[in-house]
Amino acid sequence: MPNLKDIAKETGLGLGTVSRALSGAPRVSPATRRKVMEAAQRLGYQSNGLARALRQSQSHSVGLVIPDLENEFYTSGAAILQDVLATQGYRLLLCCSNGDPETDAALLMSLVERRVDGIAHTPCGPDGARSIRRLNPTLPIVEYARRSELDSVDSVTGDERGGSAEIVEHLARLGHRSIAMIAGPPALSTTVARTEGFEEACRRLRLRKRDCPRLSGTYDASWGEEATLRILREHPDVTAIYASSSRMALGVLRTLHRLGVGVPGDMSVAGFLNPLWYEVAGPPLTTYELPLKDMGDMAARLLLQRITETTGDALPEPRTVRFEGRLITRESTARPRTAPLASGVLTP
Amino acid sequence: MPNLKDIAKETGLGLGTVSRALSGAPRVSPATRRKVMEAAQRLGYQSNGLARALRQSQSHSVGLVIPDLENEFYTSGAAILQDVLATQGYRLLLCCSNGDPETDAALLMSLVERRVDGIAHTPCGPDGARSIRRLNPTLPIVEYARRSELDSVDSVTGDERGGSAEIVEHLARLGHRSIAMIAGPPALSTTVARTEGFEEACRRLRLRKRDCPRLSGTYDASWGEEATLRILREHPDVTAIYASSSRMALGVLRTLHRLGVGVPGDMSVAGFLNPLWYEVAGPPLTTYELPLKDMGDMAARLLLQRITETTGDALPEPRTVRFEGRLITRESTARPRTAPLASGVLTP
DNA sequence: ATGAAAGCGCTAACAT
DNA sequence: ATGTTAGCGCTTTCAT
Repeated sequence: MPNLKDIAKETGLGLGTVSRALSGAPRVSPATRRKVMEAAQRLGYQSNGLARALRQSQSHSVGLVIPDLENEFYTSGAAILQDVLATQGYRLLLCCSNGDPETDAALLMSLVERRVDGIAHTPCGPDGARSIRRLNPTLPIVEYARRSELDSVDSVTGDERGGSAEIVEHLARLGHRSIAMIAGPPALSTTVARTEGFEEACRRLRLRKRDCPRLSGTYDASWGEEATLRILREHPDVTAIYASSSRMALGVLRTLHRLGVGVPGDMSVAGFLNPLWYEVAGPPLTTYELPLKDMGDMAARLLLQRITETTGDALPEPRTVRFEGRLITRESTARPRTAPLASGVLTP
Repeated sequence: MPNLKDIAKETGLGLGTVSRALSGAPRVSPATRRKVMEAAQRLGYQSNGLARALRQSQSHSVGLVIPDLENEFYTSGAAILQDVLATQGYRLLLCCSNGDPETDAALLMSLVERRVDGIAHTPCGPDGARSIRRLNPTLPIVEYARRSELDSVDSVTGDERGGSAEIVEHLARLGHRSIAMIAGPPALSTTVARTEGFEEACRRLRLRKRDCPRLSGTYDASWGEEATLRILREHPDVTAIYASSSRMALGVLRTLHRLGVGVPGDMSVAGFLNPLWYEVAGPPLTTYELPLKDMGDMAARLLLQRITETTGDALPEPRTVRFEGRLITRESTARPRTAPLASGVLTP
């Protein structure tokens, strides 16, 4: 591929002049500029971003590491992040950790090696991006959706705690006294917050702890299935299930359908977040919606601010932003059943 | 951040030796290697990928441009692609075109500028990556899911045509004689193939063309809604709707629910592809599933082959791979209703 | 086995 | 307004 030198040769101009002409810098005569542009066009010149990045020591790319590429919680945010960054000329280096802290750390390291100008990160555990903070204390990092224990990073999260509480309150309002929560991995900040919200609400509403079991596992659909079976078997008086992620909600519905347990007739079900399909699920799911678009947008802005700010009079104190969501009530939650579940449900 | 020179100074060795030691090249004494490694560790050295990429003229990154970050058709493939490439040390530069050919072209150009080693691309129109093919006739490109008119690229697609036909056949087997298809934008290869499959099957099964309307629009849920209304209004005898994308299927269900049209009692509905939620939709959707994981895996392999092959004895002829899918019948399709739809459906 | 030096393509500081 | 030059950090000959 042709380079600046080729254009310089072609036009008989100097290297510097060509560079300035192409980059739109001042102090280039219009005639020269036209000549350069024309030559570049003719030769099919494409400037080499790597060389520029090396020289300017900024790559105009930012890394994004998320745990799941097929989950709207992350991809919705990623989509917006991508949009916002693109308008400023930044490209996204996307990586997927599959929820594994080791992979996560390795990916982060590879991003540093590629000299990204900033990183958006959904941590897979309490250590988050600690390893790269050690190497580079000033690289802009924003945590999205989940938080690590790092205190030197910006963060954007949803009000998971409040959302959980609203779900419980809604259920209690309908008359439920025995509500089960299916939770995710205890090492994640989202799990912790959602769990706390659940337990606080239970306490406040004077629901007995033993009537409101909490099962923690993974964020998968399969865990939703297993947990549902356990609830049915070990807590037969539960009348409502709160599945604290959309994947788990899917597993819950699947299992309940399979066993012939009617929703909401025999069992109320609430989810979390609001993927489009909740609206056409059988039945449509009650849930707590988070403004993912706004969250992604905010993450992008925080990152860009840090990247572009003159490092001199910086704003060193990390900013944490929490977004409120809203309860959406649909047909999957109703008054509790009055009779016990048919005893044959678990022995088909 | 520290660089090779710092390590050289620290250890008293030459630049070249340090480089070789770090890169694991031969001809370095074990003692020296140890000393270098140790110094690198101590200084917190992180090699600069940009400089290496510039020097070796390969960036170890590949670009991926897809039209929608919130659609499993693309993200499922992207997830696998990312996995496979990561094992070979390649990073993914992810871009989202939002289905706009201009954005698409601009993004492709920016990837070339970043000197990616290859590109996976879901084109937004017949021109695809033509603009960059002109500049660089040998850059490895694989088209995923959709195809452009370019003949100098590899491609991985699903058997859209056959899938469409299978849907129609299934519906006809149930007794439907008037089936409506909601199609996407006519400029896309997927739309063309799905439409052809539909029309061929109709012809073969001797369904009258005027009984089987085909409405083309966009791939959005909102188009699914609008098309449903039109079908109900303008083709009241239709007893089955084939929504040829999952987004559209969502719109169809939403509208049918809203109008109180029973599925499958009053109207059978079939989708395309098989996002997880189809299984828990109200009701679970009949569809044609494509092996997206395998497709993404194949795309990655084709790309890697082209990237790593010695450009000398290349395999210049482009390869196109088409994957078969399978029909999944669920509760959303049943025998056609026997009585006309309640006339009040559209005037609530 | 190690060191010295050239150069990847670009930008920016300095001359003119 | 334009030309010249010195690197950015690395790999890779080519000497030693």
